[in-house]
Amino acid sequence: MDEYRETELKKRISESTIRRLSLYHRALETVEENGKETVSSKELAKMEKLTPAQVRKDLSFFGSFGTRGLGYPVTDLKVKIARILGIDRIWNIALVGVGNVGSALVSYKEFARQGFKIVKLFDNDQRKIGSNHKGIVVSDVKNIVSELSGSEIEMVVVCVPGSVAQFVVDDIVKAGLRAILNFAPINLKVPDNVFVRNENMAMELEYLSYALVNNHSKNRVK
Amino acid sequence: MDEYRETELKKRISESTIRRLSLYHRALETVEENGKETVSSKELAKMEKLTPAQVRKDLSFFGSFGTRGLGYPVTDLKVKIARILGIDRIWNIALVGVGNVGSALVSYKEFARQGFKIVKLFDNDQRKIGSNHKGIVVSDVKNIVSELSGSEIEMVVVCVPGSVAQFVVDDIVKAGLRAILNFAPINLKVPDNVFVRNENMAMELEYLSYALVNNHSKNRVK
DNA sequence: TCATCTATGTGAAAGCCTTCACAAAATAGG
DNA sequence: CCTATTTTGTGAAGGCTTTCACATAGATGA
Repeated sequence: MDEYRETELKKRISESTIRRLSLYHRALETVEENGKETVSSKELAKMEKLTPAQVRKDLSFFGSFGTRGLGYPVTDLKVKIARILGIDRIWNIALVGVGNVGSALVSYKEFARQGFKIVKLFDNDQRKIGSNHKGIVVSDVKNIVSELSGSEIEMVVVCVPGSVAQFVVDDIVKAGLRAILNFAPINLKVPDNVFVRNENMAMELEYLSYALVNNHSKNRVK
Repeated sequence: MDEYRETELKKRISESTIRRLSLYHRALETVEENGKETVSSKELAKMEKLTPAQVRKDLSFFGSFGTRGLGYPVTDLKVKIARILGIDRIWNIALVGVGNVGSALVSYKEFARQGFKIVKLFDNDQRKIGSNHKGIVVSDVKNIVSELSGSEIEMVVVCVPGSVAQFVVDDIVKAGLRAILNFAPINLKVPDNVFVRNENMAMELEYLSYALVNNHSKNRVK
C-alpha cells in the first residue's frame, strides 16, 4: 500500500493510534523547524516517549512512508499525517458558554495554529449576549438550532455547566452537527453517529492524587 | 478482601481503571443527590456508558463493596472511592502561567469542588507579577524553586507556552514536587518518580476532525 | 421457612494493543 | 560491484483489558 484511503481500509484503526498520530504530527513540526529532512522511528519515539516499533506500526496502518536505512521524510510525512487527521484544512467551530473556560478558549492560540477557528459564540446570559469577544458577538443560545443548521460550522465546543449541557447538546444534534468537544463533567447522550470527546480537567488531577497517595512509581520494581 | 490497602496490593491497577473510578465517583454524587441509597452496577454502567461487568471488575480490585441481590450502598461507595483516589482531603496547588487558560483555571469551580485548591500563582511577565487573581498575588516564576520547596503545595498546573515549559518543570522537580498537570503541547522530560498528566485540547479536536473526515460511526457495520 | 429473584464477585475466554524479532530494502563507503 | 550498516515494514508472540457466564449470597414475599 502506498497511500492511505479510508474506503479501502478494512481494519478499524484504534483510538490510541489516532491520538499518537497527533503526537507524531507535532514532533514532526519540531523536527522540521530544526531543519532536518529525515527522521527515524527511533528519534520520533524518543521525542514522544514511545517505542520505535510503536511508531512504525502506527504509520504502517496508513501506508509505507519511510525509506529503509534512512528514515521518514519530515515534511512529507507531516503533510500526510495532516491529511489523515483531516487537519489540512480550516474547521469552523462554535463555542457555547462564554464563562471562564469558554472565553479562555476563544483566545487559545493552539486552536488557531492548528486550523481550528472559533467563529461563533453562544450564551444564555443576557449580560453576555451581544457582547464582543475577540471580534465575535455572542448570540443567544436559544437560537442555536437555526443558527447552526446548514452553516459552515461543523464542530462545537461545549463549556456550559453540567446541569444544562445535555439540553445544549440535544440542540446541537438537532442542528445536524456531529462533533462535540465537551468540557462539562457529565456523560452526554448522543446518537451513534455523533462524536463526543470529553475534556475533564478535574479527572486528571484526581489521577495525580491517586498516584501520589499510592506512591506509585513508573519504574517500581515489585 | 474487605477493604483496600495499597501495601497489600500485588497487581498493578491499570490507568483505565483509575480513570473510571473518577467516573463512578461523579455518578455516585448524582445518584446521591437523587436520594437513592443503593445503586446497581447496571445503573452505574448506564450513567457512564460502560458495561456492568466492567464496573464490577473495577471495583473488585479494591474490595467487595456491594450486596448480592441489592447493589452498592451509594454514600458508602462514594466515600470509599474518594479514599482510594486520595480526594478525601484538600490538595494545595500552584499554577504557573497566568495567561488565558491559566486565569480561567484559577476560577474553575470544578477544581475547588473536588478539593483542589489553587493557592499560589507564578508568571514571568512583570506586568502580571504582583497583580491579584481571586485573592492570590502573582509571584515571579524565578523564585519558584524556593517558594515551592518545603511548602504545603504538592501539585502544579503548568499553563506556560511550550517553549518554556521544560524549564519551568525542571524547577518544579528541583523543588521536590512530584505531580504536574501540563497544558503545554510538548512531551515533558521528568524523572521516573514524577507524575505528569497532559491536557492537550487541540489533540481532542484533531480526533474529532479525523472522525468526521473518515466518516466513522461507532456502530458501523463493516 | 422456603422458593424465587436479583445482582455481586470472579475465574476463564475473548479481544485488543504493544512489543519482538527479522527479512527486506535502501544507503554508504570503498 | 560488493560488503557492512542502517532502518523500515510486518507477521507472530506476548501481555494487558474487557467481556462472558455462572456460582454464590443476600433480598423479597408468601
